[in-house]
Amino acid sequence: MASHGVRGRGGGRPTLEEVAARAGVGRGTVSRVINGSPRVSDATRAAVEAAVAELGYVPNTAARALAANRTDAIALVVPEPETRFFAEPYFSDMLRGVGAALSDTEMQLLLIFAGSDRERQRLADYLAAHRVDGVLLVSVHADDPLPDMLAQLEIPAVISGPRSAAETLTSVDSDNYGGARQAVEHLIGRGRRRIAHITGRLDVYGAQRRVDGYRDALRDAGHPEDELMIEAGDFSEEGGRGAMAALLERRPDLDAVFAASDVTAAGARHALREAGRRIPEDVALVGYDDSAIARHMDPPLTSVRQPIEEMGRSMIDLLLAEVADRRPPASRELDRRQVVLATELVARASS
Amino acid sequence: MASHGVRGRGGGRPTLEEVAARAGVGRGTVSRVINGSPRVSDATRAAVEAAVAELGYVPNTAARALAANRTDAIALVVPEPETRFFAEPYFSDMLRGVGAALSDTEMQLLLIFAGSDRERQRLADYLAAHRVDGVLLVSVHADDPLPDMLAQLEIPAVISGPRSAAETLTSVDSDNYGGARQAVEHLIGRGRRRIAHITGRLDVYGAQRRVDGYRDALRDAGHPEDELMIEAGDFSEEGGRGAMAALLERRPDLDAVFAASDVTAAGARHALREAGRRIPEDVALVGYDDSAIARHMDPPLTSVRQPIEEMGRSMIDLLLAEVADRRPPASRELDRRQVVLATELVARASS
DNA sequence: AGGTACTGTGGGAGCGCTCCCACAAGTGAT
DNA sequence: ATCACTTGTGGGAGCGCTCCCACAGTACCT
Repeated sequence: MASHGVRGRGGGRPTLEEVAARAGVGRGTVSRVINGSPRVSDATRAAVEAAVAELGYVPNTAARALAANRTDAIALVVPEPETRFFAEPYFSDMLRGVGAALSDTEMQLLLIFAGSDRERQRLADYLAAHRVDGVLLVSVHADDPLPDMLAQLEIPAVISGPRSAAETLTSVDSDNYGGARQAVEHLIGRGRRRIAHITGRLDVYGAQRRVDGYRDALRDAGHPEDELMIEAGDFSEEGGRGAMAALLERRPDLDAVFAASDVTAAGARHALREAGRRIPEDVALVGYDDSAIARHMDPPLTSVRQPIEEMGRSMIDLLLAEVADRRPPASRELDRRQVVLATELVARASS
Repeated sequence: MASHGVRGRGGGRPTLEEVAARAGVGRGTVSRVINGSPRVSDATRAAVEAAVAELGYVPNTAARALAANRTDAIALVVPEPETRFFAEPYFSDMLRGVGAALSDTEMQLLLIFAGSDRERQRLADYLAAHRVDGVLLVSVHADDPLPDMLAQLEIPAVISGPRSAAETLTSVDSDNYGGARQAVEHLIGRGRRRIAHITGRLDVYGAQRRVDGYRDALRDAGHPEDELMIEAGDFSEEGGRGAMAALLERRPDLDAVFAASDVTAAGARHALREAGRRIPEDVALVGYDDSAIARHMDPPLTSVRQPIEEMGRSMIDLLLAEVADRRPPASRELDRRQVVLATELVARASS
């Protein structure tokens, strides 16, 4: 019998109070049960659970958030202005991992775009209002002020792809260095001798690490150093095409190329075709990401697979841990965590 | 200065009350100002706005949600269990449109996965708790109970890709029928006479519409009907391959194929290659979606582009309108809206 | 017997808003 | 001058929770 002050509420969903009345206990006890407190007798717990089931009670998140000063939500912030990153399988794979990890919890996932200035401002207000318990950061550039803002607001955050070796935030990354080594060692194993590298955007730490891996793999195999075999790309197809053309000009005798991304490799492939080089007979080609493009390229592209879904999972695990044990930031810095996950080479016909 | 009852709150963010004190007005007045009520004098409004700026006040969403019984959040529900859909550019493009449309509002976007049974259950609880003001539904199958659940809970919802011609929810879709016609008419224009079609999953309404478009385009061009030229696929690469093989067996003289998706076309391409048919010399190939795969295929694939980003935008616009004017469901049914956006053929070397 | 320590429980206070009623002050018709 | 509105404003009540204090009951020491 909906009684006093019914404000057109959607059919009067049951409240904690009603559950308490039904179970013949106090409000506090119901709260303890639904929050899994151990300080409740078994009999009482059973009675409350029965009442919850009978009434179809679902806690009101807003009330809980207001009273407990937490939100049970985390945000995934996508700072990319040009949403290039966004269209890559990278994004959806990570989302899948994040979603899977989250489905074990009560946490909700908010998607926040911070490309434009206005979106940035909105994000800043949003974070200032502490409307999420934690933040997942992907694809952040070295000069982005976001991580510092987060640190200042003391909002737990995990970043995918550390900005540098000195990353202060908890981070999850794939082994860019090792992945590059795998690619180059694979090419060496295939008998290639003059292996070039088209880099990614070098303001991205992971791209730098791939260059390091490329260099070290060659050095360890006793190959002479040759800076002319390295050309800067920017992860784009056009960049790959241009870089490949430059490399062919400088080192027409090259017999293999390791590209910092599959899209870059696709660009390189065009340039190679135009120059009349066959893949893999004349020039072997290896990409990075193992995206759909790699599988559908002609010939199919050998590529380095990152365990992206697993990275998403890891990020959630780390973030939830930080949210849970909310320590003073001082101590937090001591055991900051940098997780690095192994990559895997997927060999195909291009090499 | 922090006085009574400070519960370790994060540095005491200012409240409505504090803004009111600072501006020398009452709480109600501040509330009116921040909610844009017209019933405030200009002088008072200015004073309140100044106080808001000085204090850096940001409203507490939880309190607002609790008091006003709304959440200022909408959910994007992804019901796909196998997240195939998810890896398609389709998803990220739509997300981009949704994000763009949303950035003009105060609404937040929640991403909810409803693949597994557990996720389903969580979603049901979530919706029952009215934790979002509206729901965006993508990639919903004909037998999914979700739309009905939404209707019963009276939660505004917009669906992308109506489940049938009799869709009861507000929907946004691209013109599958027209897109298929464009593809077939393009092939006819190129002088092709024996045009086959590999369908998508026929339990998806859009796939049916593409078949209709294919049929009508041929009929209108005076081509004889030939059911043997149609083979069922399932949007997958493997399905495309198998369907192509079957078609070649039945109609070895076919000279063109319209595939219901780019991925399907990629599968068809493999089968054609294996059969020794050249593309486009022997058989012209047209796909659907204009995904990255189409651009990177060899030869590049002619494909039908859907205005997906625009669809995302439209969905948000429609949903927010429904959220805003919360009418009784009865009247809502009368002017339910079905928006259909035009497609565009992107001609490439495969046809 | 008295103390101390727990365990389980009830319920007051309060989280920061919105809603709405009350009311002061101004405006115009009667 | 009286009444009836309108406009702008203040502040009480209440949204549904969590937190925490108080307290009854039981158990185990001295």
